[in-house]
Amino acid sequence: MTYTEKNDYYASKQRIEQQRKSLPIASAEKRIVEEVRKNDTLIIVGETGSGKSTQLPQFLFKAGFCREGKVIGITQPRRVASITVAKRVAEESGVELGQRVGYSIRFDDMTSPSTRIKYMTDGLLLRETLLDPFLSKYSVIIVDEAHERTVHTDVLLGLLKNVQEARSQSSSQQFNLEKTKSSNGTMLDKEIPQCSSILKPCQGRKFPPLKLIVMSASLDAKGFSDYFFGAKAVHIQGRQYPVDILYTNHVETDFLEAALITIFQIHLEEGPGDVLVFLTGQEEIESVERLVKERIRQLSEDNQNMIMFPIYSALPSEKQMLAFKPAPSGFRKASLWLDIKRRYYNVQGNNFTLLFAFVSLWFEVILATNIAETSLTIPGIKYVIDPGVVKARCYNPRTGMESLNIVPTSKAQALQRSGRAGREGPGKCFRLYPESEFSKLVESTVPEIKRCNLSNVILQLKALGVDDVVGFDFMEKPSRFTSFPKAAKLIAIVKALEHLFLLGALTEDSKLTSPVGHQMARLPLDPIYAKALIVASEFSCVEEMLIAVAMLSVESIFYTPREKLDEARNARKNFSSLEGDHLTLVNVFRSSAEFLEKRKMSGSKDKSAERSLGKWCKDNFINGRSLRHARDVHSQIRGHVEQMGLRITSCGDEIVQFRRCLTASFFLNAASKQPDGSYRVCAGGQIVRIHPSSVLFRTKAECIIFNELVRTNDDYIRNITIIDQLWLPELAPQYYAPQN
DNA sequence: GAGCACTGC
Repeated sequence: MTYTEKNDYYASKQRIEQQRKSLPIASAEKRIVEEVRKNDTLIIVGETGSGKSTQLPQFLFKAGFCREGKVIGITQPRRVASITVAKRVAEESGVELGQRVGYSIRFDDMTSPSTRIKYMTDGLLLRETLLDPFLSKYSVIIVDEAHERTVHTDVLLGLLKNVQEARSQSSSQQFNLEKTKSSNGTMLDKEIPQCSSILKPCQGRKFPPLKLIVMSASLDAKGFSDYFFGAKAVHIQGRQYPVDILYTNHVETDFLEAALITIFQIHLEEGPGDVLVFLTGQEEIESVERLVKERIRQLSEDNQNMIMFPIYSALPSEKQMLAFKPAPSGFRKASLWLDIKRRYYNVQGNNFTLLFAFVSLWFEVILATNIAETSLTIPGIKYVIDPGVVKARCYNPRTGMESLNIVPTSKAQALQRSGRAGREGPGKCFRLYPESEFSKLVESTVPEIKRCNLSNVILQLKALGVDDVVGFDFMEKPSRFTSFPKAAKLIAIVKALEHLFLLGALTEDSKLTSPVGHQMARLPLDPIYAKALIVASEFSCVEEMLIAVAMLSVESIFYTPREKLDEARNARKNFSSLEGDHLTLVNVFRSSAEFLEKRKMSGSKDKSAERSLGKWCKDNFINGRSLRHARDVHSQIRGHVEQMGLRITSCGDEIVQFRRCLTASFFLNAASKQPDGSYRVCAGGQIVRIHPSSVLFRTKAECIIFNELVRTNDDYIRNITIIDQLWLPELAPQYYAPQN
């Protein structure tokens, strides 16, 4: 290191130290460590900006919770959060990322045997419990952002409760060895202490107790505390500036129009600061953008300094980036800004100093979906516009139908949104509904586990040895969306059990089948796709099915911008298969792989080959992000399949084999044509239509199988392949065998 | 001839 480098190093170290000390949690270090020592379970309520996610693991490490090679695990609901927090903590600790501090998420493991503080997604830890049910390498598990109540968080909390119980019993087992007689009369069980009623016996192994810390941002600590036998809750102050909440006088009928008016009201009447508008979806964002642009032109010239940035998850990430302000030192972003200005407003100039002076006079309006509620934090926001609605996924367990509906937000959600205005200074939030309406909102959003298909969750629990899934202690038992709460929970669970039985994962008395059920549980896929892979080995088309399930597991592969509809349609013809969407997807995957292979053969480096694949995607109207994701899934699943000992066979030109395999796998989703051109689902009897995005749209196949059933304007099925009706009784006799 | 909030293994 040179002298200046050293100086820089110490300066930055000092700066980090100062920042750490100024965090609200810093003064509570002693108290919290003490509470963790005293209590096996602790609830920590800390508002945004308290520093709990970065500081607490470091406190515990310092206090010796990693002795004897034990690990502190911290779960996050999102991948990006796991990465960024781990990076920050590694930097604060002055260690290389992946050494003492690391993270592990799907497709990206930055840990090593020396990792002691490990950040990960909650879903990943859930997977880990399958391999190590007692989480033996962890001394502490911290579940962060528990208030978000993702399915993974909820299941994890239930499991952790059991792990804790099992581990504390195991450590005191020499004192309470129960001499119970086993049911079949053998004496063997005598020697093996039962650790827990739910987890498999721990076979005499001893574990130190597991410390559990549940961290939540909301004030709803009581729910968590009750769930964990009255666990103690510690509150930590956040660092949030006051936000003025303003309501309308009347109920607005058109929330888009109301948002539009408010944007201009802020622009013309309020002081400087950027605006964040919460909208329900891409379409609404696009129309507001269009309308604002139209109305800007009617303003006087010196009031036209408004610029808009849409943000939603389907937007390519380089476009998402635009909403983040340029850092004065960041040249790349600055040039980006110049680009935008040139493109949108035809601004000339090369002088960055001038540009920044100029930029600061601009009024930024960010039009965002929910993505800006938790996933992204956009700096510089002073005003929030909250129409009070959100697009939410709903699931009807009776019909198995999913739909997306626009519904009112919860109070917690409204609070979260308004909080976005107070990150850097006092702010204002405009709620586009009267105050009286606010009090009518439900307290918090219905946890995801109550509005999703439970097949996967149930399969995982079964694989962990939880036999009584109905009695499993979920934090809040799935309920409340009908007038018979308990019945609804039961229906959701029974439906899942039934489904898993039909897929052959469970026996009639609800035990995991061997090997099929176990194999299915090991694959990180929808149970029905996992089964399809196993079935494929009987039809010698594992290679094709691997591609199909990988492609079906990701967001839409085809990208169809409205303004280039014809071009996109033509591009898709190159891949289309007359047999249906599954083969079309296989064709896309293979074409991209061939393209990449050619590039590499001609001497391109991996990176430049990947770049040209991006270009290939653009040319072919393929969503590059989705394809990359599918390729990742594909290689991960292929690894699992090989480990399971299945041979990766291809049916080659015998496409009929693959179609028969699809029939044998997705027989529950078969449908036959009605006289009027609609289709009737063989299993449930619903009347559905082929979605216009399918290659089979407008064709008139007699019998088909499909993978998705969604309700939008109509009940649509997507991802469809033509089959022969006679295959159903032949390949799924257990379901379609003729009566007598 | 439709339209899809957000995550995750």
